[in-house]
Amino acid sequence: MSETEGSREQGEGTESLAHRVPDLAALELLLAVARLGSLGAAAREVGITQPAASSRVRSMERQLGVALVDRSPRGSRLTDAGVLVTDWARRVVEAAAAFDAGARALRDRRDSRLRVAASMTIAEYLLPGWLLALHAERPDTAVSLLAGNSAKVAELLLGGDADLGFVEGLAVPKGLDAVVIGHDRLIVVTAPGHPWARRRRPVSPKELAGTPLILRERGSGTRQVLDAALGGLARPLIELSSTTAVKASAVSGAGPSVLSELAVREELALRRLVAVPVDGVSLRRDLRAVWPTGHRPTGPARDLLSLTRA
Amino acid sequence: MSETEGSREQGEGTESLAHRVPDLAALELLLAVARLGSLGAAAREVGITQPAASSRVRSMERQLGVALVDRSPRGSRLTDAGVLVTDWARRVVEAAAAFDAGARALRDRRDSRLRVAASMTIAEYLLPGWLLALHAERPDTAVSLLAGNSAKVAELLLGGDADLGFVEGLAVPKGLDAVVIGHDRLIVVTAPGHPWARRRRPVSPKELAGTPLILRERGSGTRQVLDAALGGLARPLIELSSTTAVKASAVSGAGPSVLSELAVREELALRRLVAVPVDGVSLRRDLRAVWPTGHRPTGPARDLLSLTRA
DNA sequence: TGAGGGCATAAGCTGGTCTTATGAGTGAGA
DNA sequence: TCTCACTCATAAGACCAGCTTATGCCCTCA
Repeated sequence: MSETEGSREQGEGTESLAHRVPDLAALELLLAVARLGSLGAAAREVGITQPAASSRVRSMERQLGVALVDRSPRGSRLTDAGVLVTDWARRVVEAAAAFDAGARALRDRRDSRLRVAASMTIAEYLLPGWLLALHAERPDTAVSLLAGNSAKVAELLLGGDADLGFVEGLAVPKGLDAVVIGHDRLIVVTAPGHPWARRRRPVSPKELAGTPLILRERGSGTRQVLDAALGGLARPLIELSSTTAVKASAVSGAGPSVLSELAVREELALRRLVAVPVDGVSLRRDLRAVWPTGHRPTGPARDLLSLTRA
Repeated sequence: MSETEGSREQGEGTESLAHRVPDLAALELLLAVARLGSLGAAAREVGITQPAASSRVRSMERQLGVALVDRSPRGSRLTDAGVLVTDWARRVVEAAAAFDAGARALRDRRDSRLRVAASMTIAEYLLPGWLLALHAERPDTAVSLLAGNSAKVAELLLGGDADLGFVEGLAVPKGLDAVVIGHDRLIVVTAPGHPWARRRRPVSPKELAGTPLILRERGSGTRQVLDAALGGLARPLIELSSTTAVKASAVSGAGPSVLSELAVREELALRRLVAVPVDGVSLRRDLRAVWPTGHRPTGPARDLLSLTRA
C-alpha cells in the first residue's frame, strides 16, 4: 500500500516473497526428489519421514498452483513444470549455500586455521563461491574472513592476523608477494532507456571523461582505477559511498556509471543495466592473491589459492 | 571490524542448509533494516511488529554467531559483518524473486494475457529475470510460460497458443518472423584438474572432434549446434539427457564437455569448471524472439520484447 | 499370491513465532 | 529540567505450521 520510494520491493502482491516462495527446506526436498525419483527416498535423505515429505511437496504445489511431480506407485518423476521450477529452486539453494559458506567463515573467524583477508568486491562476489569449493574438498578446514581495502589487507597480513589475502587494483602493497588469479573489468553501464544503451560505436576516453558519471567516492578502489585510466579526469554526476547505491542509481536511469563487471553481472543478465562499449581505455584490473614476502602459502591457504586459479 | 558474540563450538556440520541459513522472511527483514536504519521501521515495512523484528534479528545473529546490527537508541546500523551478510542475503532474495517470477508465470498459464513459449535454456536462465523486469514495469500483466524445443515453440505460436516465443539455434522455424535478441556461445569446459584446463594454445576443431566429450543426447539443441560446427563428428564419451547431469559429470572430472555459457556461468565463477579456448569453430548461436509471420508483437508482448533487447 | 516399495490420510503433539503490554534509555525542544 | 517522541528489549500468552506415528491402499515382481 504505502509506496516506498527509490528501491521498491515487491510491494504489489500484498504478500511478501517469503509467502510465495517455499522455504529452503522445501526447495532442498524438491531437489532431492528430482535426483532420487522418489518422495520416500528424498525424505530419508533430508532426514524427515515420508508423510512429512509428501505433505511438504503437496503444500508446495498448492502454493505455486502447479503440479510438480507425477506420483505413481513406482515412484515420482518431475512434471515439465517441475523441471523448470527445480532449476529455479537450484539457483536459490546455491545462493543460500554461498551465504552459508560466507557466514561460516565469518563465524569461525577467531579460532580458525585459515584466515583470509579480502577486499570488499572479492569478499562479496567471489569468495563465498571459493569457500564453498574449498569446503567441498576439505570439509574440516575452518575458514575465517576479514574484509577491508588493500591497505587493511596488507596490514592484516603483515601483522600476522591473516594467512592469505586477496586484493584488486593496480599495485601490490609493499611487503607482499602476489600472484594474479584473475581479472576484473570496469565497464560502463546505463539503464536500458539511456541513449548510450543503443550505441554501437564505442565511447571514446575523451567522451567518457567529458560526461558526468555516477561514481563511487574518491579513494575507493573502483574510482582509483577509473581516475588513473582517464588521467584523473572523471567527472562525477553523483558520488555515492556504496556499490549497491551506485547500482540503484544507475538502474533508475540517473545516468551512466562505471562499475566492476562482477558487481553488475546480475543486472546485466536481467537487462536492468546495459553495458556500453568503450574504446581506447584500459579498465581492466588484476585480481591478486597476496601474502607476506617469503611466506609462501601452505596447507589450507595453498589449497584455496590453487582453487582460485584455473 | 565485525564482532562475534556468544561463541558456541558445537560441530553440527551435517545439518541441512535450511537450518543454517535464515529463512527468506528474515533475510528480507535484514535488507529492510539495512535500508531503513531502524528495526521498528523495517518491521513496519514487512508488516510485523517491532518486537517480532527485534527477536527475528536477534535469533538470526544467534544462528550465524555474528553480530549484524549495532543497536542504539537512535536507530540501528549494520556492523561490518552485517554489510557482508546483507550482500549475500541480497543474492538469495534475488534468486527467490526470480523463482517467484517464473512460478507466477507458470501458475497464470491458463488465464493470462501474455503467453510466452521458450526453449529450455532461455526459460531456465534468462526468462525469469526478464519477467521480473516486466513485472516491475507492468505489475498488472499476467504472464504464462511454456517450455519446449524449437518445433514445440513454433507449434504453440502457429496454433495461437502463445503470443511470443524465444528460440536458440541456427535456423528460424518456418512461418515465423524473428529478431535476434542476443547470443549464446557454446564453450568447451573441463574440471580444473584436467590437462586442458591449463591450456593456453586454443584447441583446434580437429582436436575437438577427435576427443571424446561429455555431451547432451543427439537431437538436443546444444548437440545440434556442436554437430553442425564440427560437421557431425562429435565423439561422445558419455551422452546424458539433461544439462544439469552433463554439468555434474564435467565437474566431477570425467572429461571435457561442451555447454552453453549461460548454463555454466555459475560454475565458471566458482571455478568448478574452467573454459578452454577453442579456435576456428563457430560455436556461437543466436537467441531469437519469434512470432507468427505478420503478427508483430503488440501490447505486453511488445513490452517484453523491448526489454530483452539492450 | 504374498512381499515390498510407493504414496495418502488421520490424529496428536511440539515448538517456533507472532501478538499485546510494558519498561528503559536517549535526545530535542519548551 | 521536564516531557515528548523515538529507539530497542523483555515477558507472557495465543496460535499455527509441520512433524511423527499409525495406518491403508495401490501397484509390481518373484
